[in-house]
Amino acid sequence: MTEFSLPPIQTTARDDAVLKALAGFVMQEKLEPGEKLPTERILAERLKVSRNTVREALTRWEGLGLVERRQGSGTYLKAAVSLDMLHMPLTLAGGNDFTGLMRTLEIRRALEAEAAALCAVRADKEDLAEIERKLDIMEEAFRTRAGMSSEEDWEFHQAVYRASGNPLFEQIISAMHELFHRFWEHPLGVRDFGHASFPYHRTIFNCIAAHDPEGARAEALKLIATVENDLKRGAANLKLSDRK
Amino acid sequence: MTEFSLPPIQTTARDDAVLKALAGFVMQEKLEPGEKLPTERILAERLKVSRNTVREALTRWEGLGLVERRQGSGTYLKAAVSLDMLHMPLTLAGGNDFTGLMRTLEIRRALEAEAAALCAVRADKEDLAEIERKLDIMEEAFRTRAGMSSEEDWEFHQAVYRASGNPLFEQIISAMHELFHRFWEHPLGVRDFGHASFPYHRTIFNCIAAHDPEGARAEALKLIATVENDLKRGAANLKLSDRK
DNA sequence: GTGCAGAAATTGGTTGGACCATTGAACCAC
DNA sequence: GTGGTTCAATGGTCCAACCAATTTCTGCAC
Repeated sequence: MTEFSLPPIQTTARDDAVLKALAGFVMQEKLEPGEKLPTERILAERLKVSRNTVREALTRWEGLGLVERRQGSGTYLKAAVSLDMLHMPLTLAGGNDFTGLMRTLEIRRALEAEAAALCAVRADKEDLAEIERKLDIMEEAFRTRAGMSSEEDWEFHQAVYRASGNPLFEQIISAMHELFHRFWEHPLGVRDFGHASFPYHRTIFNCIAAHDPEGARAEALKLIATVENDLKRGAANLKLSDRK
Repeated sequence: MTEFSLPPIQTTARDDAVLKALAGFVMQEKLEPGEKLPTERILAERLKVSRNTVREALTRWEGLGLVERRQGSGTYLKAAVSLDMLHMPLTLAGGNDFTGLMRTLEIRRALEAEAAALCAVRADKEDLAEIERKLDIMEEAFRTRAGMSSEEDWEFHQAVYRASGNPLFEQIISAMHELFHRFWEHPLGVRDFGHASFPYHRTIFNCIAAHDPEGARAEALKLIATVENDLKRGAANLKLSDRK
């Protein structure tokens, strides 16, 4: 039985209409992240809708992280918007505990491995140079400070995601990274957190440079495995529990 | 330099306060998806805030897919909510074209492979029985209707995600599935779309049942590869472009 | 002219009240 | 029962005002 495609007719969808118009405006004016949008009052007047409706629409965008509102100042674009964008809001239940952290790490393992493999296939000379540059910086920081630096480490991984040719990898992992920023910054009491992952950065790069996708995938899996072990040690130390 | 955890005092954060209170209410009343929430007017009265504030808060939740509002009827819970949930809204720019579809498929390949591997490690007898049941249904549908059925196929994969022990897999892939529902339903003019992927469902299951994570990962990669090929054929057929 | 404190304008946040549009249940005629 | 009508409940929209944070302007002291 084939299912007919009969979307219900919408007589009232002013919020969406406002957002659509606003997205068109942003594209027309070529507004970029950081720039200021028209004030709510002006939007309401121009679009011939109530300021309330404008606010509901902007609340939607704010929830999606597309826009930031500063009282007394204005509303500012926070990400690139276009008419044909699709939204995929995810909610992690009980994401504050150790279990939630391990779960996001499993997602990261999946994406990290695939991104590394794709990168090995697609990275051109320029991409490789950029990745190696980040790798050198990271290794230098490791030597001088005698330990992993989450900042430089993160830069290296981002370079890999970018060279994968698929911006979704960076988007998804960045979102998770932001969510658990406090965890990555405070290594759970494990003194040499991330130490074991250090050598795999170089091996991953070598596989990418050699255009060996399966090798890159394997090395990425090993790297995440070391992080997982560190986390488990940290959890054992702190007796991190579900309670707040 | 350690960063102190001093959240700025919020004289004005009524939306969040409303949502926090509402989340507490939902947990206290043990409301489940599908059930009805108090009306906006009642919430406004009980929480001592304006109905507009309640509406802005609910608009947030609606944007996150946690709640559904039906005019004239009421507001209904759409997903489980808790006090400690974290939100990760993703926006895919230009997701309507062929490129966007291929990109989400690369994400799916990453997650599918990892979920199958985890499933091979963690699935217990009950999980295995459930997966095999879905597999039998799918194979039966394949025989009787002489072709892949997206519905039964999807059920099989969902069973795998669930048995992976990490609900994030199902969440992320389901969100993508919903976004591209129209694409999966209309196989781009490829007559036997998905046909090539059929045998790999059984091989994936065999690896999972044998608790062979790397085998399951490899078979899952092969399955997605067939889907990718079908999509490429479809794109060649339809000359799908960026234009609407 | 410079620097700075205070006033004024701007802008998002909130309120209360009103009315519209849709839904669903109760009711009624047939 | 069937099919329409009425009516209360509920979300959607609008308006006008005020509050709170921020930015900008103004004018005075130096």
